[in-house]
Amino acid sequence: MNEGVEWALHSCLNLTWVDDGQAVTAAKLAAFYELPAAYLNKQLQALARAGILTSTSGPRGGFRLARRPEDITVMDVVAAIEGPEEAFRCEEILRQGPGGHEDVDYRTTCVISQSMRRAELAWRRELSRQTIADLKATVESRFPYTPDSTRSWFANLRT
Amino acid sequence: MNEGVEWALHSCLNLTWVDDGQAVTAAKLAAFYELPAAYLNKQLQALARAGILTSTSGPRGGFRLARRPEDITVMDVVAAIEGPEEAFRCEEILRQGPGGHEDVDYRTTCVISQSMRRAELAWRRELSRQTIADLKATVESRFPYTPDSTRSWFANLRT
DNA sequence: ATAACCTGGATATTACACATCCAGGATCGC
DNA sequence: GCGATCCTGGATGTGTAATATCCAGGTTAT
Repeated sequence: MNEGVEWALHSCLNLTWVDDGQAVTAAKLAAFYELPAAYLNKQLQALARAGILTSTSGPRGGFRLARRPEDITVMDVVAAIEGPEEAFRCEEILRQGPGGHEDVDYRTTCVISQSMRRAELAWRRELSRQTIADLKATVESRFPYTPDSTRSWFANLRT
Repeated sequence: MNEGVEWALHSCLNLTWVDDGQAVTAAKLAAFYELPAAYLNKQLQALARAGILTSTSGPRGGFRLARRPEDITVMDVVAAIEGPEEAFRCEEILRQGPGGHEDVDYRTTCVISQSMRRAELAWRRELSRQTIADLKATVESRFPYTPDSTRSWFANLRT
């Protein structure tokens, strides 16, 4: 699994704590965790293309959440970074076996493929259950100071 | 996810259909799907180390299931091939952030890490539910001829 | 004794994740 | 208008892990 998933989720969470309507540049989001700015920017672009963030060009530009945290699931973020492919990709080796047919789609026919897909669906379902708002609420209940300290960190940052 | 998982599961299933007590060589198991024999052999060794297969040296040697198909879960096979690592490995970027502590284990503390782990547990639980015997039964009910044709394919194979 | 077969380490080869860079375009403030 | 800021997207480099092969050594059946 892509490391960018971790970066993206943390960045989304941080964006919930900055002043509303305030855009944050990729450079600042990267500085928060000392991440490579150019590469994090790529991930943020992916989030923007997926409709999770909106981006603004020019001075005072940057990224902000495109929707309310309640309407962004963890699965949305993971899918935006990881792409549409499944973790288990069936290579349809049954086609090479005896009795294999050229024109059969073994990704749907093969019992093993189905079994792996079922597990992956359980994974997706679990990730879809949690929203950014849920994560935010959990963090805030455990670490009440986080919203203030995060907001002020971004406010006081000198690049 | 490792392609070897697919090979290993299909090979385990095939082993349920050969005559009991009959060992099958890595070369034969590979020939069934036209897989690279030397590489499949590596995966079979991993299954043997995990106690899923037993291996026998010498003429008439090869691999066979170490336990009854009912006692081998799909998760067992996946874990043997993939290793113990989780798909999402938390890099603990919180440590690099403001207020990060050297001595905190963020893999257990971080809310995002917990969320990803919860999803992965759902995935594992689903894979643990299915056994090789379940897969075998499903295949046999949908394709009744598979046991016979598989057994005879291995019996008639000339290397 | 010999041939069949697994074992485990060494060694390519290849694909992809990770990372950087740059030219181009949008936007703001002056 | 102009320059500074910042996103966009493509090209490119780098490093590591998955893929794949090979071989020397050990075990066992005939």
